[in-house]
Amino acid sequence: MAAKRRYDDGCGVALAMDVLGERWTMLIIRDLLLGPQRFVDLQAGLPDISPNVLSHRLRELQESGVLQRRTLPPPAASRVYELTDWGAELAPIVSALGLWGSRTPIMPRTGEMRANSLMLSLRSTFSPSDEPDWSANYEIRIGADIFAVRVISGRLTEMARGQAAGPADAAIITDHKTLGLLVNHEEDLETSVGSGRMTLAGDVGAARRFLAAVGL
DNA sequence: TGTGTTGTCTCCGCGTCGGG
DNA sequence: CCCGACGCGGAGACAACACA
Repeated sequence: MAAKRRYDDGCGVALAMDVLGERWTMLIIRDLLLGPQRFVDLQAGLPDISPNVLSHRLRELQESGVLQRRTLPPPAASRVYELTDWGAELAPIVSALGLWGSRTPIMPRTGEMRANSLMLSLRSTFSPSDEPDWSANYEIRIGADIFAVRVISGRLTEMARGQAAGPADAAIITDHKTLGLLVNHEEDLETSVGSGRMTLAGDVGAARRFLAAVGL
């Protein structure tokens, strides 16, 4: 592969684009914001990326210090990619970029949002509450994908792929399309639940409270 | 040792850009 | 406008590794 193009500009924006400006790079980072992923997991989340391009991007991001590769302990013993502390600082930037992109005036919204994207949409559109009594652990299931979310005193403090360490107070079980409609305010919660495409379990009030706090 | 998984390498086509 | 250089990305082959 040829040498990477650089802007040769001391401006922070140009330096950031030297690191992040290649095709697929931001989407790889987006998918890693919710936790470590294996090479095949990243491929599954980005089905149009070829293995060599993914391999190349991962290596570039490792060399840039954005992510690191780690080998899981046995019996898994597989290698996963995860953001470094510096790479994880991109979380609010990616969220802001997602919000900005969702308001694009010229490009039609095409393609189905995947689980990772939906969860990041929930995070970026979450409206913090001043309710000091609102603290809850949530389990969100989007098809086969499971995510753990924690709200403490009305603030969304954690969102990660996989089941939470402790028991969840409420569970939200749905599919990609339904959650996408809800996030985009193209369907209300009552319709989603009434149609059976969304199930709320455990503390239903807490689940409703969470869903009322998200969306564009 | 065979098989599946994970990741890399090589080759090639296509698009872009700059010089003549 | 033409042509060559260069960069990007995809397909397929291949290597390294883990595990049964």
